[in-house]
Amino acid sequence: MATIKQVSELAGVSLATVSRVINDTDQVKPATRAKVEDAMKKLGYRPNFIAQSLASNKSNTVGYVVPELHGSFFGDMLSGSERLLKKAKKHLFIAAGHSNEEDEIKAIESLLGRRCDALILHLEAVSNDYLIELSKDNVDFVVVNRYIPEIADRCISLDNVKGGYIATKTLIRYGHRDIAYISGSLWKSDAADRLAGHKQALQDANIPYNRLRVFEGNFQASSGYEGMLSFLNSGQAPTAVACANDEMAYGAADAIRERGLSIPDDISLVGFDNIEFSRFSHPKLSTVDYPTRAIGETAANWILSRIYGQGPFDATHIFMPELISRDSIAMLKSDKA
Amino acid sequence: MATIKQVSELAGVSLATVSRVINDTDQVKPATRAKVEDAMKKLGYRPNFIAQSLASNKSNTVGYVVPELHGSFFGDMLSGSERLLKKAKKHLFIAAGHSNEEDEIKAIESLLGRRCDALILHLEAVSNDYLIELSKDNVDFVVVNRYIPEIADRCISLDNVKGGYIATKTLIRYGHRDIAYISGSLWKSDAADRLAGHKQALQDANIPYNRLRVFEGNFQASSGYEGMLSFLNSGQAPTAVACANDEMAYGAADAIRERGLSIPDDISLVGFDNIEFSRFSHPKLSTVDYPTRAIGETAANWILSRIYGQGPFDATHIFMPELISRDSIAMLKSDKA
DNA sequence: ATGAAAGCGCTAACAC
DNA sequence: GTGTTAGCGCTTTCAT
Repeated sequence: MATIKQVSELAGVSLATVSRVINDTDQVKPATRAKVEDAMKKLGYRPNFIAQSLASNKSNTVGYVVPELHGSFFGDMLSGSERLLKKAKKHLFIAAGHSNEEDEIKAIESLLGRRCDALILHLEAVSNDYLIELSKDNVDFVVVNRYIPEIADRCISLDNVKGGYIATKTLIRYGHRDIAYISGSLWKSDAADRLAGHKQALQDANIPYNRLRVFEGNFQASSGYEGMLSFLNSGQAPTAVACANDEMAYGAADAIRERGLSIPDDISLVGFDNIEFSRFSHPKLSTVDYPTRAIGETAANWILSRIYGQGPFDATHIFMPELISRDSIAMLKSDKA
Repeated sequence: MATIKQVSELAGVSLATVSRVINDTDQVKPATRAKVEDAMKKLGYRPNFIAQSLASNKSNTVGYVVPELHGSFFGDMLSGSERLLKKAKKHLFIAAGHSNEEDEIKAIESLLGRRCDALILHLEAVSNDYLIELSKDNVDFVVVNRYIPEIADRCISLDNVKGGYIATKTLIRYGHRDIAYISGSLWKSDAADRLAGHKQALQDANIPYNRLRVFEGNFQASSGYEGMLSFLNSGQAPTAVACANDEMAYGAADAIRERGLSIPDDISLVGFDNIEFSRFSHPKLSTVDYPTRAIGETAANWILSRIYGQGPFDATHIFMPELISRDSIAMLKSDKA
């Protein structure tokens, strides 16, 4: 691997000059520049990013911790950030936190050890306190998908409570009163928030809360299936069910059909997240939109503007969810009322 | 940020000793080790990965170029690699190639500049020749999802021709002869291979190839929709359609239903990839399984064994596709025969 | 078992 | 406009 030194020798100039043409930092005489560029080409020179970072004390890379790499949800979010960052010539270093505290902290440490200029943190297990401490620690980061009052300006999130609320509220508007809920793992703040919204909507409509109508799944389709089964086997099937994400809604739909029941005629269904797929499913799923891409972009812009001093300064940090109305919710049939 | 030097001073030992305890490389007297670890804790020391890499000339990180970050396909593959690499304490640096040559090459250069110990390359635009050159260039890499005879030992792929073949073959077994095909962008080798397999199956069954029964989509659901529409509008609807991926199959399904037609009673459908979702769709999609996770894992193992000298040495490089039989294919109804 | 010292490849003052 | 030089934080011989 050719070094800057070899280039400088071949070109007959000093190290500094080569560095100048690489970084396009100072004025360099065109003729000199040409000589250097020639030499670089001849040697197949490729800047050593590692050395650059060490010497300049910045890496031009931002670290991103996601819960998982698989599935489309996080990829979509990452993609939003990546496109913006790339435009600004910043790189993205991705690490997975695997939804457990040890790995999440390791991931953060590792990104910091790499001297990432800033971090985007999508965490599930780590405590708010840890993050609050981190913020005092002179490390630049944004938190995504979590709202922490003490560091609100660093948090970019969707109002999950409201999302849970409008999902159930919509079902209620369609006349439903026996509404079951399939939740995500409740130790995750977004799952808990969505459920809270559901309860609130019930309460606002004077529908008594029945804990047997809540199933704690894990955000995976199979748990939606199980959850639905448990409702179906309870003697009286609910007329509608709200799910904490689209995946589980599809699992639930599967169980409903297995019973020979139809969606939405027999049971109405509402999801959450609005994954790509939900526009093409059958029936098309009514669901709460999670602005994945926009949140990813906002996170990138936060960093671009605060840390690198470029790009727009987005003021919006809390996104308001909207219900995407499609074909999985129907008016409650009167014979069931 | 504390440095090794500060640690050494606080602990009253030399730089070298601190380095030893960090890397657990040489023997260090327990008492000394304790002093050092104490000092590290007190200072909140965190090894500077950048400096380590520069000094040791290895980064313990493998670079991974994917076409895109969004969608679930690449995420699943990455996830397979990540889990194995993580176990071996290697890190993953992910870059997106965005399906165009410039970005793909930039991504590779950038990963090399970071002194990644090895690369996993999932490319679409770059030529085989470029990769063959690269292999002579003393850089360690595996190619995923592409088969290049000259560097076959570095290629991990699915036999896409065979995949296309069995999809169509299955349709033929079910009595279909008017089989349409919705392809991916044909400049992508996997799309071209799958189509080739389709044609071969037709030929083997003495079904004349009709170019009007092939629509070139782009692997996105919406193009499947369009493609299906074009077949539907052609005067005579095909009795079955094979799609080059599941997403497009869902787009096609949407178009079929819009016409009031049913799957599989009126039109049979077969997909490709077997995305997570296809187990939960309605009807459940029959499709060719793409072993995403296994391929990701094999790529990781390739690197682990060849470059880092650890982990199993997988000999299998070409995966054989299987058809997952579900509910979207039906026997051709005799009145249509 | 531990220390001294020479780099790793580059940037960033500072001279000229 | 270009060269000199001192680091950046660490690993790694080579001594001791």
